[in-house]
Amino acid sequence: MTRHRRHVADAELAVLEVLWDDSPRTIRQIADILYRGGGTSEYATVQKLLGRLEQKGCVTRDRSATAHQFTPQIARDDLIGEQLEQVAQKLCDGSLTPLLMHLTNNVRLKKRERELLKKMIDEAQ
Amino acid sequence: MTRHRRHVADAELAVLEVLWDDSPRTIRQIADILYRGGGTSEYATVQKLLGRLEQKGCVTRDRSATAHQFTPQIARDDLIGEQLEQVAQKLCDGSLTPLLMHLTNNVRLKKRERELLKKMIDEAQ
DNA sequence: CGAGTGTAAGACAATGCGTCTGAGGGGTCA
DNA sequence: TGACCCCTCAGACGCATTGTCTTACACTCG
Repeated sequence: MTRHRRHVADAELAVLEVLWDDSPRTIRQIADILYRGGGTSEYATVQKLLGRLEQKGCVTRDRSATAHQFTPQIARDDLIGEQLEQVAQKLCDGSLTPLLMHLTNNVRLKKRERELLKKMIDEAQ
Repeated sequence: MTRHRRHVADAELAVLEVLWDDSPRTIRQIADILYRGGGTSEYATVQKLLGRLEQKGCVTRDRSATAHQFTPQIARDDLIGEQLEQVAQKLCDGSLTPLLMHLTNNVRLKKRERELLKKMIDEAQ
């Protein structure tokens, strides 16, 4: 698989967010959303970002129409997973368990969330 | 206070690991561990890394002796927390709960760990 | 003195990121 | 046909970060 050595930068993430909201979309549509009334240069910026995202396997490009259509290839949750994986790799010898422990110790939960969480723990085998 | 906009780079982290293992330590001691038989340039590298870590508030420097003594100012768990915070900021609108949910869904736990986890959830108010 | 060991400051190349420019293809319409 | 517009593609650019290394200088101890 495409492994986790892909860093999605901030501007790239902004593009992904737009695609998560609705897709497929063209460069112009995305540029109009990210830079309201964007001109040529902003358009080119989005184009470059999409190119980099495509290289990383984060979006796919449909070239059949004149204006290419872009679709996200990973979900926000995938990205969360990769980031957590990287943190674990860097700080916990690759194990995710310490992260889990840290969070349960430090996140304030409502009673309802706590119950849900315990249920999830039991159900995940 | 010392903010969470500090990125601890890989080589810096390696220095921190040495200090976590035992401290205080001098530049030479650290250089000897990280680059076995390191010469002048490796020494200077460690020195630069320690300087940057000091600026970020990750280590403190005791200047009383000729060779400065360095002590870590943050623990591994602090760093884990900051990284998780950053992931949450970037991908979950700042909330850590989605990370917690993701991990409980995706980490395989032994039965003993599962019980421990549920206990921790109950005890953290 | 001179060798050894420190600190301090900054040069350096490589990389990543965000932006922007310019060249070209190919439609449409007076 | 030619002016215009929208598109793609390739690459330059400035800036910040990272890891490494060089140089200059101070102190100490034989």
